[in-house]
Order: sequence, then structure tokens, then C-alpha cells
Amino acid sequence: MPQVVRLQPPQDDALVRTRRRQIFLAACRVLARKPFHQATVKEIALEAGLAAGSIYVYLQGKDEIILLLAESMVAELTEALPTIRAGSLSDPRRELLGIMRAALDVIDRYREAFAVLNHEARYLGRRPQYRDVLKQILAPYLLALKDTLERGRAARLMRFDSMASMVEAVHMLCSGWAMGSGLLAKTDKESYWREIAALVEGRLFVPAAAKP
Amino acid sequence: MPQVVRLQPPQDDALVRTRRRQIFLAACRVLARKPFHQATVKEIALEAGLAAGSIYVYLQGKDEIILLLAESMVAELTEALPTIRAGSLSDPRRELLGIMRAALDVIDRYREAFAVLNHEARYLGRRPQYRDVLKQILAPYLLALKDTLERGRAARLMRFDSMASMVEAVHMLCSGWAMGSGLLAKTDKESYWREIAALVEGRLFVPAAAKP
Amino acid sequence: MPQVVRLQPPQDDALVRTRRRQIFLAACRVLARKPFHQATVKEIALEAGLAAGSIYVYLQGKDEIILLLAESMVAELTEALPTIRAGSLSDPRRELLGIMRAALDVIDRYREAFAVLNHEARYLGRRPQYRDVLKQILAPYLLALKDTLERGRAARLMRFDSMASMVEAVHMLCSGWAMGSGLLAKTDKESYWREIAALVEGRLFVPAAAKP
Amino acid sequence: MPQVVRLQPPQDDALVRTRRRQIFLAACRVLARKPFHQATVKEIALEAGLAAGSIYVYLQGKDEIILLLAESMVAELTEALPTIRAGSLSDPRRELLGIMRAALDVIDRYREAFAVLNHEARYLGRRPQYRDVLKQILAPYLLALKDTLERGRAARLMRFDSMASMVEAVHMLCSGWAMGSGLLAKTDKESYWREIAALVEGRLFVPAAAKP
DNA sequence: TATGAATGAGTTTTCATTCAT
DNA sequence: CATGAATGAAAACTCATTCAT
Repeated sequence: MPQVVRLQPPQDDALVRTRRRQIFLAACRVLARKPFHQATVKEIALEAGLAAGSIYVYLQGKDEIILLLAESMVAELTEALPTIRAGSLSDPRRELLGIMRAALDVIDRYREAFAVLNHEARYLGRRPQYRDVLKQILAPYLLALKDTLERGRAARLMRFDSMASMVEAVHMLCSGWAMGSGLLAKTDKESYWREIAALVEGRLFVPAAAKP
Repeated sequence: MPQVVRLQPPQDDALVRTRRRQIFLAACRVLARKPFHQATVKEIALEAGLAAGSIYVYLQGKDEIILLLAESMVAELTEALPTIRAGSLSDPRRELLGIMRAALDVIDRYREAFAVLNHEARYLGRRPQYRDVLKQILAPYLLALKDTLERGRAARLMRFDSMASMVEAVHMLCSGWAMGSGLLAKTDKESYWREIAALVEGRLFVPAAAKP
Repeated sequence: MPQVVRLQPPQDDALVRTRRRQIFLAACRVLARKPFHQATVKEIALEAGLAAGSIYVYLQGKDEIILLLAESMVAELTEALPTIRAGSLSDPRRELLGIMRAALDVIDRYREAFAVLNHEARYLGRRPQYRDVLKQILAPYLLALKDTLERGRAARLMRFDSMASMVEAVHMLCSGWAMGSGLLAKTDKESYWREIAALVEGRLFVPAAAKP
Repeated sequence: MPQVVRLQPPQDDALVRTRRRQIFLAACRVLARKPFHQATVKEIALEAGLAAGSIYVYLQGKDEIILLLAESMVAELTEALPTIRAGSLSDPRRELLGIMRAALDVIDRYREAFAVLNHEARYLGRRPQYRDVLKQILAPYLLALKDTLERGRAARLMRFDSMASMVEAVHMLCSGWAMGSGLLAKTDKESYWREIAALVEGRLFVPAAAKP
């Protein structure tokens, strides 16, 4: 599990996990109301049921809230992977759609916080000390995606040139949701999902008709 | 043209336009380096060749920089419309692709600033005093889009159920670029454009073959 | 006791009282040197032995310093009331003079700060959110005055038409001190007091000779 | 006429007087709405029908507005003196009451501005460069008062110990009006005047009955 | 661990004043 | 004389972070 390196890590036990979960959920609630830089550390701490200063026992600074968001969301996604794999009956196409749907669900669940994460990570990722940590956090999700795509190509069920741009495109499709559901109107998740699924099936999957 | 109401705006219109353009370009440069809330008003003013306080002669507060971004980008887009219409030979399909391409170009030109605009507008738009101004600023672009789509449907060249969701979807496709080109890797604009164009043609346009 | 409502006031009441007293005394010292709008919050904080930003733990903004002045002065006056009543032997005339003398003493003790309070309250009182708070703060003093005057009239020891204008007149006599002692010369408090006392006795009290 | 010493006085003619009068009246109107330090130079200039920077042709700085207030009010009072003297039939007692009534009228006419003048002059008067100018401006009024009082005493029509404290007391009575009419309620000018007149007659004038 | 008062660096914003036109 | 755009010093206020308890 991706764990941020700390000088004096708190006694890593259930308490830490509980507290970090509290903080994550509190941050999501607060960030649904106001942008990252208007949300104060104190506000998030209080929302999490902690005193203003106590957050620093579990986080080294405000920026780490961004990492915590990424970490927690990826964790939820990762937890769903075994079930998805089990339900895909070894068909990489089902598996891909399953992963994408799971990502969409997580993003939708923490819609506002995801938008914040997406925006802030852009800048955080430029600072060397965060760049690697971020990559590390995202790794489980990206690896799963890549693995599924690769198996799909190997089995001649999917077609595409570049793995990198493919992974990226899939991620963009998923996260486009969070963006679209912001500025303009209330998009319907299910109809958005149907669009995505159709797009993926049409352009990525090798047509079944081509196989006789 | 959307113009923010000011108590005592400077009189000289040409000067105001020049200065606001300077500030817009300066803001784009600064926002390419750091997020909105880390970019200080002073920094943007200096980048624009103005003294720290002088920005307040042309802007009522830091938030208005966001409005200025929207205003300036939409203005560039709007200026391109006549040419697009002229070149479309009255074919709404060509026109739609032209508008989308123009939007993509503007977004790509001010990539980082657009991402900031996109993110901050989400929060700005919640405050009533900004909501309407934002709508007003976006209106010329959205109206042109709507008009083109409507003519396309009337001429039985395009097909879709809801106008509103269509406008939204098109906008999402265009702006997805700015988001995607941020976090992960450097996407190639032309290949992204080909994806968009293919998607629009395939799902939105009435197939030519169906017409004989 | 009039207490300004705060979102998250510090919990420890004794500490709050101590700090607010420190700030009050510091403000008095600073306002003896310069007018309210030239006295910076930082200067008052430092004079109070606090860091620049710490004043905002106990005050919501600079304006509240005015409220703090009123609150503190009225509190000192109110504390003296029991002693005054005890020493007046149930004679409303003695009581009235006692209250007026106590007011004069408080005003003289914080002469400069009182002048500031008097001036600034004029403008603060126009803003609805402050108007009621100010009234609430002054209430204990005005009520005591009114009560004494009413008992004096009921006992046929004092004579006057309007209670409201009487309260006002008495207040003006007391606070005239702070104003008079400013611009022109150093007036002698005791001789000013003799004037006031003579005026009140002569025009307000029913002559003793009229009672046989 | 009291004139502030200036390095490069504007061509002293009717224009200067007109402009300074405009500025004075504008300042009175603005200061009726907000305190001195919230009233901007620009606002006063515009209210006077001048551009923001033009005020500096007639004033050396914002502080001089205070001097202008004093100068203008004293001038109005001084202009009334001949008429008062003419109507007093050489009776210093009538003359004193006339002067006081004239002062009360001026103060009432520019009530809010007078309160500002009264408050700010307290601090302005401490700075050496302003102290003497202020004295010079007030001189005509104070001298007239002193002269009348002295003639009253010489003619054995008035009685008092110290001339200085008498002048001061009279001034306090007059200006108490501006103060009293601020914080608490709307005092009636005429009833206030009757109080003053009675007070002066009772305690200052030699009783007519004592003369036979 | 947990607290929350204290800190002070950093930001936005205002506005008196200047000066080129 | 008149203008009003430009300036930049100064001030109020915020808040991430620390640390004694």
C-alpha cells in the first residue's frame, strides 16, 4: 500500500488508519463546499472531529491532504479490483469496462474532492519531492489498467498503437466526468457511462463480426 | 460584449482594452507556473508591466482575473466565428467542426490558464454575483454552438435528443483537452483532434449513405 | 453582561477576560497618542504584549476595539454602582450625583480613549450590526441612570418633564468633560464637577426650602 | 483672514476662494456620511466637481481639509459679528448671547463636519506645524468672545474669575451641541439654546435686581 | 497522543499623492 | 489650471504551523 515516507511515522496501527480515514472524509465534505485554498486546515480538522493542531500528527502539512485524497481514492478502487476480475470471466474486455466503471463510481462518489485532487495534483506533481510519491500512489490503478489492456491486446481482443496514450485516454474519459459535472449542468451518470462504454467498444475492441 | 460593471471605470476605452489584455497575458504566463491561489496579484501586475496596486484600476479584485480569463478567451473564439462561417459553405457540419476546432485551439493556446479558469469558475459560479456574469461571458460561444447544432438538426444533417446535453457534451470534448494534457503526459493535439472529429462524425452526423 | 457573539471563541473564560483587559488598556494607551485610524492593530497588539495577529483570537476586527472600549468602561462604571447605592442612604439625589461623579471619573481616567469611543461610535452606530450591540453594551449604565431619576421623581425630590431628554442631558454633562478637556486647555476636573453638581442641584432638585 | 502659508500659493484670486468653498461644502456633505479616514480625497474632490488630483492645487494634503473646515466655519461666524454688534445696542450681555447663538447656528449648520473638526483638531493640534495655524484660524472668534466678556466685566455686567476658563466654558457649551446630537437622540436645538441662555444669564450675568 | 493558544509571514486591498499630458 | 492614470507604501486580516501543557 502506498505509504508516504515520514521522519517519525506515528505508531502505524489501526488508529492511524482510522484517523486518516476521518481526515479524508472530512476533507471531501469540506472541499465539496469550497476550494482547497479556502478550506483551512482547522476547518478540516474540526470536521474530522479533531482539534486544530492534531491533524499534524497524521499529516506533515496541508499539501499532504492532496496525497491523502489520491491515496484514499486509489485504495477504494484497488479494493474493488479482485471482485471485478472475478466477475470478468477472464475476458479482458469485460475487465476493462469493469475497471472503468469502478473508477467512474469512485470519482462520482467523491466528485468535488476528485476535481480538487485533479487540479492540485497538476501543480504538486511538478515539485520533485511530490512527483514520485504521487506516481507511487497512482501506481496500483495504472498498473491494473495497463495489465488489462496488455492482456486484451495479446488476446487480439483490443487494438491500439501506444499503451501509454491508451492508458491516458481511458483515464481522461473517466475523469472527464468530474469536470463535466461541474461548470455547466447536472449530467446523468448512467448516460455518460453508456457513452463511454460505446466509445470504448467501438474504437478499442476488435469487432466480434471480424472473428468468424 | 460582456463588460463587468464598475463604479468608476477609467474613461479611455482603448487604454482599458490594452491594459486588460496585458493583464490577461500576464495572468496566463503566471498561471502556467503556479496555481491561482499561489499566484499573487502583485506578481501578475509586475508581469504585466504594472505596479502592484495598478491592477486595481482595471480589476475590482483578484477574483475578476478569472472573469478576465473567460472574457478574453471567449473573445478570441468569437472573433474567429465569422471566418469559420464563411469557410463552412453553409454546411452546419463543417461549421460545428470549425467551432470545435477553434475552441480546441484557444484552449490549447492558453492551456494552463484554461485549466485554472475551468477549476475556479466552478466555485466562482456558486456566488450569485458572479454566476450571471459568467453566464453572460460564455453566452456568445454557447449561442453560436447552439445555433449551429440547431441548423444541423433542422437540415436533418445531425441527430440528437437534447440540445442542452449536446451543447454540454461538445464543450466537454473540447475542454477535456486541457485537463488531459495536464496530469499525465503530453498528449498530441492533432491526434486528440482526430479522435474528437471521428467521434462527432460517427455519432452525431447523419450518415451520407442514408440519404440516397 | 454584554458579550459579543463569536463563531469560535477561545474556551477559557478567565484567559479571555485577561487578554481583553490587556487589549483594552493597550488601546487606551495607544489612543492617547494618535487617533483611531492612525493606530494600527499591530501597534495595539504589541502594546498589549501580543503578537500582531494574536489580537484576532479575541477580536473579530479592528472595529471591535471600539466595542471593547465601551464594554470595558461601562463595566467599570457598573461595578461601582452597588457602592454608590449603599452610600446614598436611599436618597435618589445623592445617588444621581454619585452616578454622575462615577461616570466623570471613568471618563477622566480613560479621557482620550473615551473621546475616540464617543466619536467613532457615532459612525459605528449607523451600521445595523453594531447599533444593537452598542445599545446592549450601554444598557446597564443608562438603566441605572433612568432608575435613579425615576425614583427621584416618584419621591418628589426631582422635577423634569421628559425622562429621555433628562437621561440624555445628564450623559452630555458627564461626557462634555472629555471633549472640553481636549481641544483648548487643561480644565480642572474638580471645578468642572462643582459646576455640574451646582447645575443639577439648582435646576433638577426640588428645593429643600419648598418642603416645610 | 487666516491664510495657510504655502510655498507656491495659487494665484490668490476669486477662483481660489470659489474652489476652496466648493471643497469645503463637498467635505461637509461627505463627512456627514462617513468619518474622516473613510472619506477619500477623491470622493471629496468629485463631490466638489473637481477631478481626483485637482484638489492638490488648492490643498497641500488631506490634513488641510481639517484646517479648511475650521477656516470656513470661523469665517461664517466672523461675518456675522458686525450684525450682532450692531443689534446688541452696546450691551455686552446681548452681544455675548448673540455670539453664542451665532456659534450654535454655525455648528448646527455643519453639524457632522464640526464633530469631525472637533475630533481631528485634537490630534492635529499636537503637531507643531499645525498647532499655530489652528490657533491663528480660531483667533478671530476667540478674540471677539474675549473682547465681549472683558467689556461685560469692565461694565460690571458680568462676573467671573478667570477669563481663560470662561472663554473655554462658553465654547464648550456651544460645541456640546454637536456632540450631544450625535450618539444618543435628536436633541431639539431651540430647547438646548434656552438651557444655555438660562445658564449663562443665571451664573454669569450680574442680576438686574442687584442694581437699584 | 491530543490540544488549542500563539505566532508572524504573506496576501489582498486601499488611497494619498505625483506628474506627464 | 486641470486631469486622471499610475504608483507604492501601509494596513487589515488570514492561516499553516508550532509547542507548552
